[in-house]
Amino acid sequence: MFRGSNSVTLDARGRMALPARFRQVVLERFDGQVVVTIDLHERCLLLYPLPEWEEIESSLQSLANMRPSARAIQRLLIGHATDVQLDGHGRVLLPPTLREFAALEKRLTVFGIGRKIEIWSEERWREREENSRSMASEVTSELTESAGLDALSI
Amino acid sequence: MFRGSNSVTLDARGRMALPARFRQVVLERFDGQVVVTIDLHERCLLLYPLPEWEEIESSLQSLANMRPSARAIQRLLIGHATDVQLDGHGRVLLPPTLREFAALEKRLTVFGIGRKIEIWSEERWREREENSRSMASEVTSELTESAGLDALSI
DNA sequence: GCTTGAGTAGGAAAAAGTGGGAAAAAATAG
DNA sequence: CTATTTTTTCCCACTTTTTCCTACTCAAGC
Repeated sequence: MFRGSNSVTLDARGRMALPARFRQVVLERFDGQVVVTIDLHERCLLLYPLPEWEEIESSLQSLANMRPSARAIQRLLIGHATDVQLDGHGRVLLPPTLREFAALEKRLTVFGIGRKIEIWSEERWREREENSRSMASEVTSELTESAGLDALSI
Repeated sequence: MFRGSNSVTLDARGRMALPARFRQVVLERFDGQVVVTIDLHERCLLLYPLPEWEEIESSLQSLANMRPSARAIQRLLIGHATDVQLDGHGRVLLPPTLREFAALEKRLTVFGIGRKIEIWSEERWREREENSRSMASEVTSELTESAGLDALSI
């Protein structure tokens, strides 16, 4: 559904233009309704079309409610998930709490990754990129043997 | 029902503005009637629409009354549950005991999480955030296998 | 070159959030 | 049981944020 990366700017009011090819999908198939939340492992934001998010949310809701760990994950994911409607120019207004969480400044990097879109502070992404690469390297060696990634010719 | 986070201020009189999108739900669907109580595991407050709370309360009541642990839970949750009515500006007045319990000061962080709203001291949340993240990570590894959260692409 | 669409910026109005005066109600003291 | 103080409630006023709209810049394509 989504793929590719873009560099965009966050304006003074906290608005971010969704890159056109993402925007088109979001408007046509999802009526411009998306949900933005935080990522569990990285300091970046995740943007989902509303129906996609609702699937995730309902599976999170069904976790055993007494377990502190289940509540922690709900607090993080559902507790940060904000409904956003694209404005007339296909932009999303990112709420202050989320901007702070991901340390977003003027320059952002946006990745389309399947059903979700990742939103990074450009600076933070630069810092983490090398880390992502080395993590990826570790895993490919495992995968090449077991899951046959070679057959996928990555 | 509720989702997303907000940063709000607790004023000198102990009032807190319920973020607009929560307020709207509470006013339209529940006539502005909510119940605030404490959380069992964290030093934060929980806010429920009255009917939601009543369900919880009655299921707490029906716990085996002889077990000391059941009575402890009843004492904590029901014993701290306070009825609150939104004022004309959509604010709730948080009772002193509850403010003290959660160490609430001027800056608060509010999370909408399904049927409840969590109210944190901003400072305390910052301290606990990392902990929540690591707890969440424990769970994701389980979930990835069993419930197929991976397939949901969180 | 002009037109088109994407991305960016910002004015103006509306809505949300905040603070505090003053009356009413409740708690406490004498 | 009344007097005093504190807390709560009901307002109004102010500030900030969000929304709606207009418009500029830049690059690509005809």
